Amino acid sequence: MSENEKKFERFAQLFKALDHPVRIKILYFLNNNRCNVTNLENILGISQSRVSQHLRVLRLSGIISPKRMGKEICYDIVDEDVKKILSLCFKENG
Amino acid sequence: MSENEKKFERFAQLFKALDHPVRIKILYFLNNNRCNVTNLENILGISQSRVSQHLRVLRLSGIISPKRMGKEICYDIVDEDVKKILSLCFKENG
DNA sequence: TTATCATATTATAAGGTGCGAATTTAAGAG
DNA sequence: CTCTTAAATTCGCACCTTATAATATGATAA
Repeated sequence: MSENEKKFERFAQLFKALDHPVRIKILYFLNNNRCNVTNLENILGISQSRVSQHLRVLRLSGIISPKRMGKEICYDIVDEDVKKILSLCFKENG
Repeated sequence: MSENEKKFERFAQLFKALDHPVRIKILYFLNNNRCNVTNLENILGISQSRVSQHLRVLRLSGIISPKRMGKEICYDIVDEDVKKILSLCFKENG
């Protein structure tokens, strides 16, 4: 049962990171488009600070991971559970 | 795109309801066991007030639905998306 | 080196959330 | 009706999150 307890904690943490529409939107765009912060800032129409703060939440939860490409920093989704959950959410029939 | 915006909002709301370990635990037991409040109180080892407050969050999000059975009130998971997400979470290999 | 672009962090204020304790509602039993 | 049990709600407090503005870091270019 303690194995399950860990699962409950882990998924609660994941869902906490997913509980904001901007963060879901960010993950949607990270799935389909290019991925640096300025891009997201323009696409989402929100301040750079907000984008960075939301990326930070996703990063600290282990959902995304940064890669520096010259001046820019690009983000990838690296958590497999989240990938599965997102593909569920963004399916056409839903 | 506005169709997507609605999805982002909706799933953010769902994930907010799922962002607490006690609520995930509740859903785990609603999947497998009997389902009234006193049962949950004993299984979880937390106060009746806390159980009711968490059930309220899940109910207001449309994830669970109450049915009165005599004195007791039993809860069912009624949201199909959440059912799918949970089956992902509680899968053995995970 | 300095200047600049890209990103991260910090500070603050407003609002939200979780919890325990106490109270209230609602349904059955007697 | 009253009593009891099941469940929901309210209140007060501590804590956490969010949005914004300001500041700091870090890499590149000149």
